[in-house]
Amino acid sequence: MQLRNQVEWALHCCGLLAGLPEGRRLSTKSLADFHGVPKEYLSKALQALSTAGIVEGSLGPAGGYRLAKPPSAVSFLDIVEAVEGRRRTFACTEIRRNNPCRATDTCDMAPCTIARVMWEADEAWRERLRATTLADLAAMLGAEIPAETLRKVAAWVGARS
Amino acid sequence: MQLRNQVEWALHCCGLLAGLPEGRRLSTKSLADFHGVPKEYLSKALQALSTAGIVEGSLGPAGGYRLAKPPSAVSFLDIVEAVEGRRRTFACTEIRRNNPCRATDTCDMAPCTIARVMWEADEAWRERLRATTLADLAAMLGAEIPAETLRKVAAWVGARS
DNA sequence: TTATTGTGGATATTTGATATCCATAAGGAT
DNA sequence: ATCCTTATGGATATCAAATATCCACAATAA
Ligand code: SF4
Ligand code: SF4
Repeated sequence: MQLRNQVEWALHCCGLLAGLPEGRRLSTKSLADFHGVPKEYLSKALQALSTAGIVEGSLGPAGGYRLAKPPSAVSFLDIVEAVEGRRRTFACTEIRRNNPCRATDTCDMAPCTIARVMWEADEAWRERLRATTLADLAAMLGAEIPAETLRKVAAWVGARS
Repeated sequence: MQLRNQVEWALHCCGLLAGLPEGRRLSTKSLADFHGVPKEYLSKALQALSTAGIVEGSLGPAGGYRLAKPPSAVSFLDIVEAVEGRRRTFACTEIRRNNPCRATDTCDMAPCTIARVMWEADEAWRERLRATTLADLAAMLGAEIPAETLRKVAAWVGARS
């Protein structure tokens, strides 16, 4: 039960895009170089973010990606769901249908207790991810990363956007 | 990002075992028949539960599994972790190490903000699963399942344990 | 003795994650 | 106009994990 590695990449890319000066963009190649991940595969994650309306891409030289919304309007959950999908972690295959003791005519029963508990746990997970936005992330990163590093990142981004 | 189907099977089996009369056991074959799942594969899940100390098996005819603890001492989380493992859903591959702007000598940094948020979400998920035990499940099932069905299940179990 | 059961190892099969490649259209620079 | 760079999306290869089966073995009750 593990999230795709694309989720980690997508979160990092969004974190970087959130700090981008107004009007600037970063290309897939730049984002891949910065994080040391394969460009072609990262591209799939960025396309998923684009489809979900979290980032928007533009073509041509000087093209690339930028956030489609203000950082405070993009939650971790938005990003995770865009890349990972919205399926629940607990898949109910209705094995109770095979139960030899069940009445055969009770067809459309409500989801059973077991499934409900598992789905509530999923919802608790999502609720936590909904609670943190890219704006929150930027604030935390600003407090944790050495000023020296932040300066170098800004310079690097400035040169490639 | 999906839990193994063994998780669903294990939860159902534990639910059934929780209602077992004192001293009785159910074999892998019976549990597989009841739920309509492959016996050999279900066996792996039961072995995981046994290793985790949640159920205990005994050999020979009239052998089989029973709970190793009172139902109130077994949480959903215990069962899920026994079958699925304890890895976190978010695997941090430390891609920040590839960041061209990072100081090369900052080696043992704390887990970054992104990883912390993801892990807190995992913890919220686990917390919810820790909060419900097999005793809770039994109470809920008793309230939801028709008395007629409960009676038939008891008869079926009685005949095979 | 015999039939039944859990345990655990080996292994096959299927699915999904990971990764690469290429064709295409669009935009900016010259 | 031309050329280079870019995002988009389809096709496909590669690899790991989930799913499933089979068998050898020891323990145990009848
Ligand atoms: S009893 Fe619940 S968890 Fe099990 S198969 Fe039915 S709905 Fe799913
Ligand atoms: S920045 Fe955080 S999530 Fe990303 S690789 Fe480092 S520890 Fe992991």
